[in-house]
Amino acid sequence: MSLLSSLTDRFADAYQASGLERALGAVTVSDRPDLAQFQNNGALAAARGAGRPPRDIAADVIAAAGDPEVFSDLSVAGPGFINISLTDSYLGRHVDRLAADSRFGAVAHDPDRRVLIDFGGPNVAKAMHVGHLRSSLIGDSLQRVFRFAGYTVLSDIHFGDWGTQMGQLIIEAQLRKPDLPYFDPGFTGPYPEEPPFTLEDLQEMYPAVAARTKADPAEAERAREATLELQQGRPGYRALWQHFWNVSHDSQQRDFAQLGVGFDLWHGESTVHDRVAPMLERMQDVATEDAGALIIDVAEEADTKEVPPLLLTKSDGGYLYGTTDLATIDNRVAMKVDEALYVVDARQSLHFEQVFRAAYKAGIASQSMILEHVPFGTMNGPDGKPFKTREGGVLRLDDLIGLVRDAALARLDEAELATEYDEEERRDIAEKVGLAALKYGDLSNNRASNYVFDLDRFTAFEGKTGPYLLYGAVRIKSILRKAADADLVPGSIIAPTVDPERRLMLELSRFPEVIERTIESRAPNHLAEFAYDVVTAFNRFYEECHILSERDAERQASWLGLVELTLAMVSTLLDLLGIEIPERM
RNA sequence: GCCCCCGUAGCUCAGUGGACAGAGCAGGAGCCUUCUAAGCUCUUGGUCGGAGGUUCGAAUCCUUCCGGGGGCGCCA
Repeated sequence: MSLLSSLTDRFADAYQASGLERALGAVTVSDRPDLAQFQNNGALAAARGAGRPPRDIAADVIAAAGDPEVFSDLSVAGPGFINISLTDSYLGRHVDRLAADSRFGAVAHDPDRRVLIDFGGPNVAKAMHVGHLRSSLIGDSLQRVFRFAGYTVLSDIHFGDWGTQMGQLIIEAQLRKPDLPYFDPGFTGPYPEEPPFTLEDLQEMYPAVAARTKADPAEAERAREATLELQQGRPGYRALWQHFWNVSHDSQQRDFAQLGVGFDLWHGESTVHDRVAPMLERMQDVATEDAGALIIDVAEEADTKEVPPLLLTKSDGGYLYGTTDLATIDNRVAMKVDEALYVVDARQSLHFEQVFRAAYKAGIASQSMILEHVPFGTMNGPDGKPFKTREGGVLRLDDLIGLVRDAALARLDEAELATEYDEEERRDIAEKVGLAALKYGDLSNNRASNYVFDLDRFTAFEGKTGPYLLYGAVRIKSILRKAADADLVPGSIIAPTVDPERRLMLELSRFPEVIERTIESRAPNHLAEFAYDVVTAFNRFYEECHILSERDAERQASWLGLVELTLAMVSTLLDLLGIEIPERM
């Protein structure tokens, strides 16, 4: 059980004993660490209802809660705050118990609750670029946290493989290689097994055709028709599409693997194509026709803004991404998903509002199913505008990863670090340090804000960064290795005697609340912030308490136990952020 | 025009209705014969965009204005 919840229970009892609401007992970490470790503000909130001065109430609560085994100090401060500090022996016992718990006191959530996390969302034929980074990193961290907390998690990449860009690619392919059998309606197959285009071809074809259809309405019309024919099942187009899909899939799987991000499901828009027609059939009562298109009105009376209807089919009968999104919800219902989180750019919030409303209104999703958009801001360059390379192009994800790895390697050289390790290990360290810099830089930001991706700042490895955390973790590993070499064995954790030790223990005790908060707000930056706090608290302890030369054997064993616990927690936190720790650096 | 997000130290950002608003970077001063100095200690720096309001108490909730970004039916 978490330290805060057990303290809160004690105070809830005390309020109840004074004839007041249990909810007043909420204990939080103190805002004034110079005065106390924890605080309770219930007396202030209770004063009005009880018609008594808050300080009087606080005094009663203190009298009821007092326990010299637990509290070294309980006192009223200011207008009626209750300041709370623990005895060292109670704190030591609590931390010793944490060390035995794989969840470090965090609550175990219901494994029967199925949470689907939709993120990544790359498109066929488009190289992954920095724009996919935030969705991938935030989504990956969330799937790790939800899983850690005990939920059954399904992560779904939601491949963009069924929209207008597919028709565009088809007409571009025809322009470049008109003799391929895919375009011949009379061809009876079988179609070639070898893909007619490489990944490099596709990545060059897409921007070319995108520009052409934008400039030329006749070309756009051809692309639209090709899209429709693809969706309606024209065999040659389907076969060609499958090649595009395979080539893109292989490349993107490599990109995600490099990033350390994995998915349970590689579903895409096309996955649910066969569900669309029956779904639209079921929606007849709520859908209406408008200018040849099928729409569903999702405006509600309580709306303060204009919510336009969701377009279900285009006037030519083609499907839009709202259509496939709705069919995807239908599919997720069939998969018995209780909660679906969409980690997608904030600019799509209106779209998701429309889709979710349509799903509820049409009865595709029951009211009890949670459909939630988890939006994030854009990643900008140092100029405050969406990130571009120096040449003005979009930076590819694998180039970005190469960039941070090279920066990490350069830093190793410059600081003459890790010089005694072989080339392979140095490269591995640089890879991990670079990814840690990249991921921590992203995840430590509040989800909702736009943030500035500044390569210079990312590759500066001082301060509140991924590399600082790795360095701290590596030093911890090093102590434990040296201790093992000297046959020193970690023992049970006893009462702290010095302040950095005490503060480290208090910091470690915050873990359960941080996990809860991360889950509730779907925001990994809380984890990032806490990981930094723990490592900093450890570094202070490390400076003051020289573990390997400690003469008191019991104290030394306890310190080693504390070091071991810290490493376990930091490893867990970094893992939840998707960051790997090297053995040494 | 309507709606959403953001505005906090020179810069980049945290911040759960509570006490004196916090970090990192940058600036200044120190600490390596001992467990990795990518570290640690101290320090300078703020009318929380402005104005009203609710509250015992507001960076946080409400109203309004200003500034920045974004969205608003046949792209995704």
